[in-house]
Amino acid sequence: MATRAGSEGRGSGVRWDIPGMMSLQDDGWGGDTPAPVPQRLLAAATRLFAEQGYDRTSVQEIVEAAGVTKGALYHYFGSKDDLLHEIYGRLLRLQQKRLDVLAEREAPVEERLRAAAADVVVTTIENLDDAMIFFRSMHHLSAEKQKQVRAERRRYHERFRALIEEGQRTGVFSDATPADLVVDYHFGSVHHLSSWYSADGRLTPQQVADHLADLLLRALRP
Amino acid sequence: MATRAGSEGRGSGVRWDIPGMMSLQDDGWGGDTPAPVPQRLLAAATRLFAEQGYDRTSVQEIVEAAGVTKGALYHYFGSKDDLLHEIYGRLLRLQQKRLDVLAEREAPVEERLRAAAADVVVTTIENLDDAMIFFRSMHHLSAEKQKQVRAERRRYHERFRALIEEGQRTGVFSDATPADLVVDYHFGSVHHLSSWYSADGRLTPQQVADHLADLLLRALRP
DNA sequence: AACGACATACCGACTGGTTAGTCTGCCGGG
DNA sequence: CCCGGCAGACTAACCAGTCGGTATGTCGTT
Repeated sequence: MATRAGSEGRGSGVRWDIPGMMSLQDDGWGGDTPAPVPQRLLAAATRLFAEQGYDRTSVQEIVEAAGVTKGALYHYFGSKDDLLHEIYGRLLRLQQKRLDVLAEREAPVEERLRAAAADVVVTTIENLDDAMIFFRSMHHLSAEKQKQVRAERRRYHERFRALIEEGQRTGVFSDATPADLVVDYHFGSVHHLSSWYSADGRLTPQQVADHLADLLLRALRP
Repeated sequence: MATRAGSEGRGSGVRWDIPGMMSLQDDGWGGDTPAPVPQRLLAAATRLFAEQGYDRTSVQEIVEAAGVTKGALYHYFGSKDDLLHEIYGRLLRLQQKRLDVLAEREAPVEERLRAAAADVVVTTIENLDDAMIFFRSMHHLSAEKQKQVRAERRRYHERFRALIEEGQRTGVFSDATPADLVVDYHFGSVHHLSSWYSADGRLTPQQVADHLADLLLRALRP
């Protein structure tokens, strides 16, 4: 008798493919052709989840905002849960890819860390809705999907931590603080961005990013 | 019709008084006398909100966990909303009071800031459930109560920021980064604690607090 | 070129279940 | 005897997901 649902078992439930990775902001459909239905649904869900939260947003609201009906939503997504999961996935894939590129550059470790620390701030601010949903609504995911997201997130943190440890080994950074704690310190402030950053503020995303990266690097001075 | 409710209008809706400010952890009822109903309700709500989130916790679950019925809950609280608001209030009042004491001590500003930065970490970890609810569920509050909470939070941040600005004026701290950004940086990591700190970890709350305070102070070195 | 067979994309009424909050009334102590 | 403190049935919503149905498109065959 109703073990608190949990969508179906098999597969991710998403029945469509992304042609190529795009920027989240525009879905690659800046022209006059209306965006395809799956993207419209994701965009509507993202906005509504960020505004009202996951639980307080009904599927009906989402499909109305996207200009379709429930039939369309459940044609492309297995459940409301899947929408959330896909929103996470987009942001995670984007940030992971960017970090991979930055971490492998030919440059002193302090430059690579500074670039990575600033980049995650900029991409977070540029996708503030996704970030807000991420840290506010992750616990609404089914246990299984939560595990998956956490695993991806861990990979990301580990990559970041490796940079710090490299600097600590080579003596460029102080090793007074364990590297994983430094990572959590930085990402804490990143996740928190959606609570205080507002576009109207006097600082551009890049300026905020530079400041936060600077704080991190200064904290790590030997 | 139905402007999305919003509890009643008048008053805070809470119909009971706290005898004296206690520690949140035990409600001052460690003995064998059962705790009074309002406290039992708050304790049950705190645990359940932290475990399952606000929206996914029914008032039926709360009253069952507290060993009473809905009649009791709505006798003491105006709405489910009020429970959340009261949980915030407890933590905010506690931290504000501690900060006030620390900030007014006779000591160099770097010592006062270090003590304040570490203290908020310790009290956050010691009330991790409340903290998690705070940063995860604040947006579930009615607009009016949200404004009130934000105002109290702002007061707290301003007091903290004043310490940083004092140090920057007197040249003890670097002023490379605007003080309010430094505050958000630090409190970002504090709010984030509930996402990663687990009691089983190898670091005690005090050790974590010392590390995080150290990172802040190191970042502020001139 | 016309046709049938099958698939994709979507519609929208409906179901079974859940929920916050109300209300009437009981009960025991002052 | 009266009132605070509480019980618990009840109401009026609301909502995720289902399902049968329709329109449009494609492809192989004749």
